[in-house]
Amino acid sequence: MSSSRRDQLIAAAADLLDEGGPDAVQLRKVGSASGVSHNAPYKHFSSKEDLLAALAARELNAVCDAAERKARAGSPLAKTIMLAYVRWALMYPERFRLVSGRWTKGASEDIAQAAQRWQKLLYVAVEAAQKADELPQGDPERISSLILSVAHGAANLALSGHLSAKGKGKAEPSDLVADLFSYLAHPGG
Amino acid sequence: MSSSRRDQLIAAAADLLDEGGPDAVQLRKVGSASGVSHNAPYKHFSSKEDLLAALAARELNAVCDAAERKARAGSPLAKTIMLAYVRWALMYPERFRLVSGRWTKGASEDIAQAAQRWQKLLYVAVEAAQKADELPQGDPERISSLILSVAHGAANLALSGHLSAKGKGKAEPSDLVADLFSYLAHPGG
DNA sequence: ACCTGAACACCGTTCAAGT
DNA sequence: ACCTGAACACCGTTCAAGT
Repeated sequence: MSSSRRDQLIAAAADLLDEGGPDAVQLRKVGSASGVSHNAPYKHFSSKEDLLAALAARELNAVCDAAERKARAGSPLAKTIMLAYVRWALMYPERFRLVSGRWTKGASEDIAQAAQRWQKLLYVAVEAAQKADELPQGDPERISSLILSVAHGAANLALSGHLSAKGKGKAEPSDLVADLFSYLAHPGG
Repeated sequence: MSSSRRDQLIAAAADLLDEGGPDAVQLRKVGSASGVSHNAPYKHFSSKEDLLAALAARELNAVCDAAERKARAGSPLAKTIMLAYVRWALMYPERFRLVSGRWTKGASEDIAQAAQRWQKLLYVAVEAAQKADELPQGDPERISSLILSVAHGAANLALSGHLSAKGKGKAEPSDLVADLFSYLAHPGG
């Protein structure tokens, strides 16, 4: 499964994506970068969108893998996981945008599955933090969504330059995530 | 200034955007919807991106206008402003995505200006809320960024279907914004 | 200054054919 | 099953010319 050629095409697409966004992922270039003709990709993906969806699913699963590895190493902290997430988003802006972009419904079952896996991971970490009294009680899913929203939004704002990067108000996405955990942890601001 | 034809083209672009996203904003259609030829837009905008940038700036300024109108009517509440923002985002997903999308640096001075106006508006509202003890003390800009992040991220997650829409964990973006204000207001969760 | 119609360039996609 | 080369369709953009 997942033939080497298929993986090769996805890897080529990832490189092109990082360099110039989705528009730069031209099937002709994906092909030539993989040593095949410009339309060989159609034997592995039904369309460009299908290729991008496969890439997005791969990326999100990689994020999950990293988080799980960290969790097994003994630090299943929700905060740690989210900080790693925003770090990834800033390191690979285009992949982050792709993963969180719009997907025509049904376009990718894999991506929906990866997203669910990712949410589940955070959910479990939030539950653990609640037991350790590091997060307030209340529906873990709701708190997960709040945390994920901040991480997502902060990364997006930073990437579009809408986060003041200078002066005393300066805040990196990681700072904002940390702020949220701080407010949630110690009441009283 | 802002000739009627120019506005007409932007309006046509907005309609097309709402219907099918940026790819659906085809200059040929923008032209024909405005009763001019397919390349008449080039007399008003240097490129498709320039047209989209003008549209984005118009939209964000409209959001600011609405918020200012509300503020003058006597409710300059940070929370109210943000709830209106997410409502707008869900009502016009494509405009929201466009505004918060990536802009090649220097592509639009107008859009950067509108973004700054928007942030300033929120900043002032946050300061007011702090004085009323409805928000914790601390750098207003930093708190503004946190609030904006949640609104942004929650709207994005909802639009990409990554927000659990069922079960007890169900949360609308407006719920998450309200949650944040609640956590910030009363310590203790 | 604003507009038109023809043309070009590029890229996603399809097709017919090869092994 | 996987690949190739030619061709088509579409759309952003440019050009020469009109008023």
